[in-house]
Amino acid sequence: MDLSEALNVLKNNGYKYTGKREELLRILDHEKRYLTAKEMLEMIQEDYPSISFDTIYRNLALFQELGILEATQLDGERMYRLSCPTNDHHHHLICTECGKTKPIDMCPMQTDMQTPSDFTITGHKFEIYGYCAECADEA
Amino acid sequence: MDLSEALNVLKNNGYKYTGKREELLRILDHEKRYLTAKEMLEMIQEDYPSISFDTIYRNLALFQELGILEATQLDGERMYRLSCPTNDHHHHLICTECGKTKPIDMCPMQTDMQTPSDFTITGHKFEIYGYCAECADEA
DNA sequence: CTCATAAATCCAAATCATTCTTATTTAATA
DNA sequence: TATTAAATAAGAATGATTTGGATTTATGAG
Repeated sequence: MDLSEALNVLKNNGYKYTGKREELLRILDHEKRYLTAKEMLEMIQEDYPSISFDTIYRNLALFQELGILEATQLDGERMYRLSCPTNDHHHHLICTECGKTKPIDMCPMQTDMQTPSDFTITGHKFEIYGYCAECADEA
Repeated sequence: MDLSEALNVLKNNGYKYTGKREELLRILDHEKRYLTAKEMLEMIQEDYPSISFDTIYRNLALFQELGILEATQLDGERMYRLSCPTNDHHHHLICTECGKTKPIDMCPMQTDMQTPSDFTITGHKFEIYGYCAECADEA
């Protein structure tokens, strides 16, 4: 997913175009890594100094609903990134320092793992954490 | 891990015995499922109406340090359960309704998955979510 | 182009989980 | 029994996120 695709999704679903939305998506498109709401706020404030937190949160929730974003929770904080180019189900290695990701092809649910029959599965989470090359260098 | 083992760990590491600590451990031992700090507070308050949140959190942090507890984060909330009988590395199916768990033998890290060499791995998370038999019935 | 309207935004207060500070109490033990 | 470090209470502080009410704005009709 890239900026123009994301903007199209908005338009096709009847949502309004606003400079702030575009800027938020532009940032996500440019960074291509997991960001916190706060990081995004600070970036957007360069162009829109008066933007409020709740605009960020409202839009992030909307984008998530529309499948524009992937979200996760790192250490209690929600983080968001633009959906990966492939919309297929996948997992990530995540740099806990900068939020950068690498896709993992393997999904543990596709292995021949036996799961109890008396348990209704609704979802799963598989993430690998660590440091990307750049962040490892700094440490 | 059970109540008396947990109390031993405390004693062996030179921590004091208090009724609140025992009660907290007793609850964890009795429930054998993931609980939030709030749930535990409410349960303990039956015996110790004046207990404060901070006692819960402080002790949970201590217990975690001592390996008495396993913790996870569900939907932004930290949850804790007494360590499973086997201390071996394992994962869980978790009932998102009541916190009940079932161990998963398989660990995705042990598969022949290729991970990028330029990424220093420090940890991983694999959890399967859903409803246990009892909670599925109620829905 | 102008207007009406619903959607988007702002602002500030509320909420919720968690942590911190300080004073007080208590378990362990000499 | 007295000493002392550890544990607790109480409540304020923090930080992320949400909500409510008032205001602004994008959009589409006329």
